[in-house]
Formats: sequence, C-alpha cells, structure tokens
Amino acid sequence: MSAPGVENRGDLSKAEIRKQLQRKRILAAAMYCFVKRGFHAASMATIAKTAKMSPGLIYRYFDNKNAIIFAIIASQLEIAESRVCAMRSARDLNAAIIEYFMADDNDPDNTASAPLFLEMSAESTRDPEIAREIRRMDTAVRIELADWLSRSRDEGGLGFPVEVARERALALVLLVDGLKARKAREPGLDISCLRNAVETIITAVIGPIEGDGVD
Amino acid sequence: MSAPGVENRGDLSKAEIRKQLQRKRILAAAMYCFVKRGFHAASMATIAKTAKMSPGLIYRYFDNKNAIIFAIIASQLEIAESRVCAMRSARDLNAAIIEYFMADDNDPDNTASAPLFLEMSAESTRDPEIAREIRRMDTAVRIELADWLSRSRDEGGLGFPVEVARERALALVLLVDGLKARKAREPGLDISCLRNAVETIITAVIGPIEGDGVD
Amino acid sequence: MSAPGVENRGDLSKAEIRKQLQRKRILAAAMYCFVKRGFHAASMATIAKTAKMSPGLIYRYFDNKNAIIFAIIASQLEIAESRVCAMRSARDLNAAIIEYFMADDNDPDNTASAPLFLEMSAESTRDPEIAREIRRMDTAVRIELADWLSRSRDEGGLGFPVEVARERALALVLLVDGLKARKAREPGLDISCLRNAVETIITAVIGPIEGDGVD
Amino acid sequence: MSAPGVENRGDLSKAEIRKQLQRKRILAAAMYCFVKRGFHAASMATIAKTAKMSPGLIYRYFDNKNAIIFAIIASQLEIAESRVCAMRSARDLNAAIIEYFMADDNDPDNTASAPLFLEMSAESTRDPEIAREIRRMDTAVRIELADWLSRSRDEGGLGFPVEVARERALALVLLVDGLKARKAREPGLDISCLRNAVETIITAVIGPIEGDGVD
DNA sequence: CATGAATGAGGATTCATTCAT
DNA sequence: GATGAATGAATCCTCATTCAT
Repeated sequence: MSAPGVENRGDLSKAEIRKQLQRKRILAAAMYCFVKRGFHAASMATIAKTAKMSPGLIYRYFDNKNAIIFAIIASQLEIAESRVCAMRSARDLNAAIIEYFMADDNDPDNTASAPLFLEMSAESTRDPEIAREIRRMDTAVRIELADWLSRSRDEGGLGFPVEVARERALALVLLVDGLKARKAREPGLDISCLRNAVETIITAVIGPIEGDGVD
Repeated sequence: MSAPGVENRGDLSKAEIRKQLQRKRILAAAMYCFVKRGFHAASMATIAKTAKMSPGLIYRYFDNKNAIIFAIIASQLEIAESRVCAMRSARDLNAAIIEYFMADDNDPDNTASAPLFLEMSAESTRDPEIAREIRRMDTAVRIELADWLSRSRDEGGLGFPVEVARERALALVLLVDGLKARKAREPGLDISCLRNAVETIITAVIGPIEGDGVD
Repeated sequence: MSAPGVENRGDLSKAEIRKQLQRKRILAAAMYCFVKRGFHAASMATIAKTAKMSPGLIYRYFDNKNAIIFAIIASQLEIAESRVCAMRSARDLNAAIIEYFMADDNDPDNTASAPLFLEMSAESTRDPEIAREIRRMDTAVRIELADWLSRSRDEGGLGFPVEVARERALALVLLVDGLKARKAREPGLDISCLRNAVETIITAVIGPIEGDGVD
Repeated sequence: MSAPGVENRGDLSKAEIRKQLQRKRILAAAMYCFVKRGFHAASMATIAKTAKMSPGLIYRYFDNKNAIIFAIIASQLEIAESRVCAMRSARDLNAAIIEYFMADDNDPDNTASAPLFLEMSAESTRDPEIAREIRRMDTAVRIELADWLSRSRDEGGLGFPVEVARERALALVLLVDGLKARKAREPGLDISCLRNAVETIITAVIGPIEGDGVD
C-alpha cells in the first residue's frame, strides 16, 4: 500500500506516534478514574468512556487492566524522580513540598496525586512486581537526593558527609510521604500551620532556608 | 434447667459475650484479608473462610461489608489515639515511632498496620463518611499531642507556646504518616539509617531526646 | 411421668390443644406477613418474629414454608365457603359483597384478604396441588350457591331452574372475584359508584333486592 | 467502509432496531418466566437462559429486574387500554370478554395473561410505584369505557347518562377482572355456562346484545 | 483500526432449613 | 419443647475480557 524504504519508515513511525498518543489518552483517563474511585473500583468501561473510546480498543494498547495500573504507577514514579532531580536548592525543596499539598487531586493534570500515592503504596504490599518497581524508584530517588545533599556547596549541594546525607535524604522522603498521606486525610488543613511544621523539619534536616520571608 | 433471675442474667451476658467474640473473630479475619488484598479485593467468601464460618453468618454480626470496613477503620483509629494518649515523654515517642516501623503487618495482632493505614487513607478520599470519621480522630490526636507539648514541664509536658505546640504536633503526625507509607513501600529499609532520620526530625520538633544512646 | 389411662388421654389432648394453638399463632403471623409482602418475599425469620417465636420452632409445627402457604390457602378457602353457606337471602349477598370491598386488608383478623386472594390465585397457576385444592373448593362454593339459587322460595331459595342457577352462581362468583381484584388495584374506589355497579349486576343475576333503601 | 451522512444514519437506526429487538426478546422471555413462576420466583438466570443470552447481557437493556417487571406491567396495561379503546359495540365487548378467557396463558404471544394480571394486582398492594401506574391506567380505561357508554347512539355509544355510564363502566371492569381471576383458578370452566353468565351480566349492564344467537 | 455487544465467572447478600444446646 | 446460631445454596448484579462486524 505504501512505497518501501523511507516512506515505510515514515508510516511506521507515524503509527508508533499514534500508538503512544492513544496510550497517553488511556492513561490520562485511567488516572482520572483511579484518583476518583481507586484502582479496583474504577471499571474498564468507565475508563473507556472517559477516554472517549470503546472498551475493546483499550486492549489493543494494554494487555489488561493491571498493565494500565502498572503504567500509571510507573509514570507516577518517574514524575516523582524527575521532580527530585530538578531540585537544586533548599528553596526549591520547600516550594516543591508545599506545592504537593496544594495541588488539586482531581485535576487530571496533577501528576503526583495523593490518592494515587496511597493506592500505589497499598498495592505494593500485595503485588510483588509493583513492590519491586516502587522500591527501585524510591531507592533511586533517595540516592539522587543524598547525592545532592552530599555534593559540595560549590557544586550546588549542601556538603553533608555521605552517611549523614543518606539519613537526611530519608528524612526528607519521610516528610514528603507524610504530607501526601496527610493531604488525603485532612485536605483542609491550615496551610500556615502546615508551612511552619514543614519548615521546622526541613530546617532541621538541611539547615535554614535563607530569605524565605514572605511567599 | 437453670433457675431464673441471676442465672438468666448470666445467660444473657453469655450470649452477649459470644456475640462479641464472633465479631472479633470476623474482624480479625477481615483485617488479615484486607491487609493481604485490600478492602475491595478481599471477598466476603474469603473473609468467611478465614474466620472459619459460613458467609451467611457474618451478616448476623455485621450489616454488610462496609460495616466491617468501618469497624476496622474505627478500631485502627482508636488504637492510634490510645497510643498517642499513652505518650508522656520524648523517649516514649521515639520508641513508639520506631516500633511502628518494626511491627509485622501480617501479624493478625498487629493492630496498627501500614497497609491498612494506606487503604484507609485512600478510601477517605472517596467515602465521605470514612473521611469524616478519620478527620475527627486525626484532629483529636493532634489536639492531644499539642496539649501534651504545650503543658508545662512540671506537668510532664514540653512547655511550648500553644501556637508552636500545634505546629509541632502536626510535624510529628507528618513524621508518623511518612513512616507508615515508607514502611509499605520499603519494608526492608535500613533500621539504623531510619532511626537517625527519625531522631533528626524529632529532635528538631521537640528537642533532643536525653540519654538515648544505644537501644 | 403421668398416670396411665384417662390421665394419659388428658395429657395427649392437652398437648394436642397446645399444638393447634401454636399452629394458629404461626398462621396468624404468616397471614400478616403474606398480606404485607407476598408469599415469596415474606421470610420465615419475619414470620417467626411476628409470631414471637424462634424460626426453628415453626418447623415443629409445619414441615416447611410451603406447608404454611398451603394451610393459609386452605383456611382462606374454608372461610370463603363458610360465608357462602351462611348466605340465605339476597340482602345477605349484597351486604357480604360490599363488605368484601370495605374490609381492611392489613387487619390481621380480616380473613378474606384481597392480596391473599390474588397471591393464591396466581400461585394456583403454578402449583398443581394448590390449583387442585382451590378448584375443589371453588367448585364446592359454586355448587352451594347454585343449590341455594335453585331451591324453592319456600325453602329460602330463589327458585331458578337448575341449569340457570348454575350460570347465575358463576356470575356471582365472577362478581366477587372482580371485586377482590379491583380492591387491590384501586382501594380508594368511590363506594357509592361501586355499590350501584354491584347492585346492577346482582339485580340482573338474582332479581331486585327488596327494601334495600338506605344502608 | 461506509460513506458518512445518510449511511451513518442508517447505522444508528440499525443499532436502535437491534436494541429494541433485544429488549423484546428479553421481555418475551421474562413474560414466559413470570407467567410460569411469578415475578419473584423467576430468576434472572432463568430469564437469560429462556432468552438464550447471558445474564449479564440483560443488564445492558434493563437496569435491573424491577425494570423488567415494570416494562411487562406497562405493556400489559397498554394492551388492556388499547383493547378497550378498540371497542365500539356490545358485540365487540362480548367477544373480547370471552376471548380473554379462552387465550392460552402459556402462549408467549398472549399479551394479556391472567397469571400476570394477578401477579401485577398483588404486587400493586406492596409497591407504591406499581400501584400508581396501575391505578393511572385503570382509571383511564374506566373513563374511556364510560365515555363510550355515555356517547349518543348516533356516535356509536349507548346513550347512558354520565353518572350511570360511570357505574356501568365499573360493572364491566368488575366482570373482566372476575373473569381473569376465575380463569387462573378454574381454567377448565365450562364455556357455555360461562358464556351465559357473562351475557347475563353484560345484558344487565349495557342492554341485550342483538343478534348474538349462536357463535 | 475501532466498536460495543456478548460472555460468564465472581461478588455481596438473603433466606429456608437444621441442629447443638 | 424451644432457641437462635449456623449453614450454604441461590439470587441479583458487575465487570474484565473477547470477538464478530
């Protein structure tokens, strides 16, 4: 149907692009549904309707529902990691952390959703494959963080000894985890109280955040 | 066969005791199944089998599956609250916090399970009734904590100003929440690293823990 | 435990009386529940509670739920028959017929309930045993009626030829059946309209009802 | 594969037609099962098997079992009404009435089934929504009948005064109801006896049926 | 590619019936 | 006799998945 050679390659890649777009469409819909209803209560039919496609079509792009859950989890993990990698200062950290709490979980573009975080974490206690993937990513994130903390100040780091840096990185992760859980449980928490609590911990962990007067 | 009056009262209470025992049996089985599979994936049939009874019998003691979930959540919340109330010193706190992380979640007697914590929290983003109950308890816990932190040292407290006490209480809650999530995601975390991370935060939040050399 | 002979007979009969009383208690409760919910939707547990006894005990007096339904049907049929037998004049008939419509079906003492009539009739199209029993009784009732209609006026009858009497008896039965169905479907029907409709038919079937001025 | 526009409209209507066909298939199967076993004793599984489809599929066309019961009831009511509306003479009436009695209730095409009539009527004493719908239709039917009876003879009516027409309409309805109940209870009733009984009543209600010699 | 009708296993729940006490 | 806890089959309904079109 199409000429061989270059053309064919173009076709293939066009098909590939379309495939990726479809997958994204499905994942976005699935995200929305999972946040709203949870992994298990969200039905394929609902996801299909949300994605404005037929249920059958989803199975052309994902083997089954579990594969979608996996993909969602993977993307959440990647987002988390990329955010951590983007961090270069204590101010970044503080801002990013508060931002976690403020983001609207029902916003389909919010890619680091608290309900999803909880769902994923809970699921990891049951599904070994999910557990492994999560562990892999979380470890990477912690290493990345520790690396940053242990780099010299000249290199944009905080100059902690390696051992201490590892502990501090863990402390930061605990803080972020706690914020996500707290957000799900008490979404209306007083922000200024929260801000101060977070700052107390961050200050203890990586030192005072300079110039953080008014937001 | 039995004299009326006193004996009769004994009979009644025997029935009541049995009822409570059965409820406990069901709740223990449900806990086990929920931890293992999650609220929704755990079936009544499985719970019944775990409790070594017929599915129908469960419904003599609980109106429906949701009532079981509620009862489990309520008991988890009560446990959390009672633990907080029992706390009277920084050492208590440190010990309790580490203990959270160490407890075996598959132990049916471990009544403050990390998977359950996550499941509950996730569920609270969907079920308004669960959300309300959780919020109620969490608030109570935080008030209790803040109260302790703001009491004078003579009264066993830490003498924080009320406002600060509230922030520090929140910081502690964040820490505990973070530990639960972390436990689910990385159960094999290095304990001494964790211990130091926790201590860093606790120290920042409520001051140094005296005499906490080696465990 | 008891002396032989006369005494024993006394015991037995006392037991027998008790048995009959218990059966009556169960049947009364069952009636109440059947009227309210229908044969199938009424549960043994509800009947037991209504009868203020345990579910298990019912099975001492009736083999199973079906046996209760049978007994209820049989008693309804007997009531219908006895009412017909008691009829000795056109005035009786008119009064009895209107009374059918007025009686409160939720009154546990109303022993000729419209819902039950419908339930029974419907059931007879499925259960051959019930069908047979109903047919037997209905035929008896019609014969009784026809007999009355064909008796000479000296004997309190209406003097119809046998053949005609049979047809007229059937017409009366149709009227009564219709009233029961109508009552279930339109309980609030205008009584004076109904009264006139009934009288039109009765008059046609057995002649004018003398002296039926005001009720 | 197909041109857009007109073709598409054809596609849509094809789907709609199929949907209506499926609904009909389900309703026919349900009718059969309800007649045979009653609304409550007929299971969805049996209906599905009768309709030669899977249980799950039924739920694509009806929200739940109750919706099916409703649809059946509604169609029965409509049939009853349309029959009444079609009546234009005493001969029509007589014929229609006898026909009610003769139709085979197990014939899936018999759309005015006596068992269903009883089941519906019984159900109306419990379910308020069903009761309302039945009452609405029954009232409409009676008004239609009364209207016919009160029209002048020139207009095809019988010229009764309005008040009398209402009573006579009710009398006719009573007769029809009675016939349905009687049919369920004594399907083998002697037809000529029945015919005479019916004629006695009809004659009384709307006057002699001219020319109704032999059938 | 895409649809959405169809399947059927599985889940929560009810209830007639039994039986140890 | 009497209780009511216990059973488990049966019911309604959902939903992941498949497949003819």
